[in-house]
Amino acid sequence: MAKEITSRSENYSQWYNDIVKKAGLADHSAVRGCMVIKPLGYAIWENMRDQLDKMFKDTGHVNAYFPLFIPKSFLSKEAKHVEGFAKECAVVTHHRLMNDPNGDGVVVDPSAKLEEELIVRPTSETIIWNTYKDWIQSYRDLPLLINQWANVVRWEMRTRPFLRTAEFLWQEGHTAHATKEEAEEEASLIHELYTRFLEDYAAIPILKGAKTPHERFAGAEETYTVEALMQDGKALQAGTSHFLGQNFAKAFEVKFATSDNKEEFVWATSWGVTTRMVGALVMTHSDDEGLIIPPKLAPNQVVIIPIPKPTPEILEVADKIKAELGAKGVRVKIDKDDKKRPGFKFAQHEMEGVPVRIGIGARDLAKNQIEIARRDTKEKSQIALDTVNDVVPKLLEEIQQNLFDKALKFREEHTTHVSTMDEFKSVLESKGGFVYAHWDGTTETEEKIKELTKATIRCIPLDFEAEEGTCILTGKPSKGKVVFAKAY
RNA sequence: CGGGGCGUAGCGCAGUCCGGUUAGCGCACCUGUUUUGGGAACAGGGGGUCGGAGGUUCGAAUCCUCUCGCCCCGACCA
Repeated sequence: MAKEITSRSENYSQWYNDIVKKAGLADHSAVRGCMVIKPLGYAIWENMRDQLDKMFKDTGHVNAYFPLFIPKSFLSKEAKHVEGFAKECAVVTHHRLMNDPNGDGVVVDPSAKLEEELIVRPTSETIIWNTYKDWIQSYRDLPLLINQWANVVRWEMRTRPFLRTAEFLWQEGHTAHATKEEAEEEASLIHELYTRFLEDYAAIPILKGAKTPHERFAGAEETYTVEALMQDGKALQAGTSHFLGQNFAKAFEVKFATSDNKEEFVWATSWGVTTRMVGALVMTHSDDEGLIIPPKLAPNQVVIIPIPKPTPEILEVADKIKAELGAKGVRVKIDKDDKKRPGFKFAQHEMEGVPVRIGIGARDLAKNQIEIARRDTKEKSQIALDTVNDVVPKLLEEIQQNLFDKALKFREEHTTHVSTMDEFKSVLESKGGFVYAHWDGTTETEEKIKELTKATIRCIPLDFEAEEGTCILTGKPSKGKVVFAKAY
């Protein structure tokens, strides 16, 4: 049973790697830092993508696509932006190969050097704002609410499947507005939308807040973040929404005429979530037996296993269940493999995180019943065949809710308020999690605390409560607690 | 870029210190038989330029030199 997965208590990182590998989410590829996303991992991403895409469109956004390559000169137009990304860019310098004059293989043709190097996009603000310059003339062109589904490359030094890869998939929204207020509202709207998605679909409880100036996106005036807590007590930033002010509009000279014919710079936002969410999903819900996928994002919500093997009688019942549940929108797979034995299949589907398993054998059919098992609690029961259509949808809802409740309870148990540095350190060392503490508001203190404890300020919580106190490091006055944690 | 580790069958490894039959083992794979309600058993079978290039030697997976790649821990980051 689960004989190939390292337990969480033994080695959490190894456990995560084992799940990714054994459940078939992703493989290491031949390219350093880049993974191959396998069908199960990709199917989960597709479900995330489809749901988010619907939510974006329901709030008035449309999709478009911009180039993979960004001219080098574009990147340097916004000073902070280039500073943030310069160290991790892949650069295209040539456009042709030639046969190696010294032997076999090919080499870069030196005569094919590009006049201006191209950067493989680490994010698309620059190429998009360069384009928006041509699209926006008047207040009538605003707001511009565009999203793009794409891949980006950030040349990270250390990578981990889904959590940090050199190339990753994401969506990036880039909006342009006539007023500051409207842009700020947009950034908040998306922040709320991400929270809703992560909580309602991924069953991941979210701590909402704003980043400190130090942790802000390069080129943003305000960064809103959705922070999740993993089972090892470390925080994971699951998505961000930025209010960009007029920084990019000024860098790319994007101006518009107001209704009273004045020329003004456009206000901007950008926001994104990535394949990292798949990693967050794994680390939030899964256990030592393998993956657990919340029903709403599970590629297969129910798997039917004929016991011991598919027979015409069993398949007839299975097909009927699949059709009827399918009509109710439930995704059902019948495992028709006649080479593998039931025990193997049970273990396999548990590893792959299918929320509900139905077992049907001759013994069950004789009694007009089936066996039903839920992945989250591993409870099994027998139910009458004619109740399946009612029981399964309810059970899926129950599992979805249970996963969220369990994760929320874990987060609550791992959320602590402290008032001294000693308390702060001891909480971080003993159980980790989110730690609320007073901070004097300076970047200097923030960095010093990180140096001493490895913990960073995850956010200034949105429900920030005014509370007089003193900074745990410097003793200077503070107006309220911020949230610290060790993070991925 | 610093510290550590590893490259031997699809995967996981032993063998390397101390050179010497035809390079082994487990899983996986193929064939057959018996099985089948929680990862089946037995029998037979296929699969290797031992990461690469030089060198030492009668003889190299093993020793020497160079080189390439990957993983883990740190600094950077969604």
